[in-house]
Amino acid sequence: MSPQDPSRSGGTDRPLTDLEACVLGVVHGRQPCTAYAVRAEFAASPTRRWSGSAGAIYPLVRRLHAAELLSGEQRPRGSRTSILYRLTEAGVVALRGWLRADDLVETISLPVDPVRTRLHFVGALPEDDRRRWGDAVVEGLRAQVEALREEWRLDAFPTDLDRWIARGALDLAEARLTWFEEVRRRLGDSSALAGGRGSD
Amino acid sequence: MSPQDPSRSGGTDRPLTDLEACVLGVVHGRQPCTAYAVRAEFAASPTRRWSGSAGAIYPLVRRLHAAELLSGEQRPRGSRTSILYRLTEAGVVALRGWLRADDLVETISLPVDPVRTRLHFVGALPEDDRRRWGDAVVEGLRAQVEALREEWRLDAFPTDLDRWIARGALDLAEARLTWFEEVRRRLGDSSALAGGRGSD
DNA sequence: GGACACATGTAATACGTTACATGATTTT
DNA sequence: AAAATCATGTAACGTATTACATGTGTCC
Repeated sequence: MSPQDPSRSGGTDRPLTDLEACVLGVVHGRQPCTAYAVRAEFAASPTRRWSGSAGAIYPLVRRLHAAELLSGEQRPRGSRTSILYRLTEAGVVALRGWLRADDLVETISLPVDPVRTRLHFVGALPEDDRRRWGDAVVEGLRAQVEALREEWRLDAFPTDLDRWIARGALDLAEARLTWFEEVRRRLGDSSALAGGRGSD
Repeated sequence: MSPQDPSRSGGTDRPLTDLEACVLGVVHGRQPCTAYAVRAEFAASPTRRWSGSAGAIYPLVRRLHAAELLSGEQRPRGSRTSILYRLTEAGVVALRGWLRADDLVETISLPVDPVRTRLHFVGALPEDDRRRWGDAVVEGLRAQVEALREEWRLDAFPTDLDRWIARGALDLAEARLTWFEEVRRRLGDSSALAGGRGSD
């Protein structure tokens, strides 16, 4: 049964994709809300996983609506109509199913770190480029940590949950910075980089 | 000019995608090597970013070959032929260009953490499910850290670079575990979760 | 010589991105 | 009323995934 099959009605189907689940989650958090609001929230997200592009969100929301995981309330808006979405019971069930997946492998999986990925291949750079790259990355990571610390200091979080999430981001960023500062110190030694294998 | 346009010959084109760059990087590290070897390395990677599926790698390698970023040496193998690839000069240039990208935004960007993503929406779970989920995640993260620590302890890394990369993965995993243990302690309080907004 | 892993692909499918198009509302 | 911004979409495109098909070498 294809994902956009409108005959799907229950929560007994294939599990949600991450994007579907996140859309359901966002709607759940701000219902009633429009597809545009979901889009805006994705666009505002600091991570670059999804762009929240129109071509992804509008069709996806329509699909979730057709699958009756979302209910829509028409709201006239000139010649066009806006739709205010809410989660249906099936939508809540589906979202919960995604959250407490029996298989946690994907949830637990080690986050992909673009710095670590690139580090695998840094042996392909000449020594001075390597050092320059390391300096630039350290600088970028420091700025990132600084920004997250400032956000933390201001403590303008609507809920405790938001604060915990921000804390997690900050802790991760700090750990990465500390680690990479150590690595950078050694980026000059060619001896260690001969192989250049691995792909993350 | 489309990515598989065989007329592309230099390194002056659009920047490489991450997958393209990683393929070049792997070939660079083990050249000469076959598409299958690249595939195997992706499949062996602990992260789940790419599956290294045949349908992705074989066409991609052919594209890189057509673009003359890879050179191929035919090797008869029964009725089929195997191709041993190497990086061309243009391939090295392209790989280096990807590594020391002028725009580090993507490199620096905060790693996507599936745990953090799910935490955004955990308010949609009833309280006891929430606690159960938290316990399961902590258990999973502990096992992950344990495995990485063991790998670290054995210290069976071909190069220093491999060791640093493993250290980075371990540090990240430990930071995530420490953070989430703290979070889990509070997953019982409903007060904090009322909003349930955010999308990572 | 059958089973099994190694190795090389192709076809169908799904979906996220970019780029474009257009309507509605607010600002100046 | 022109410009900018908010809002709702569509079309073309590329490409990663799954599932399948098939050849090749090795091990018992």
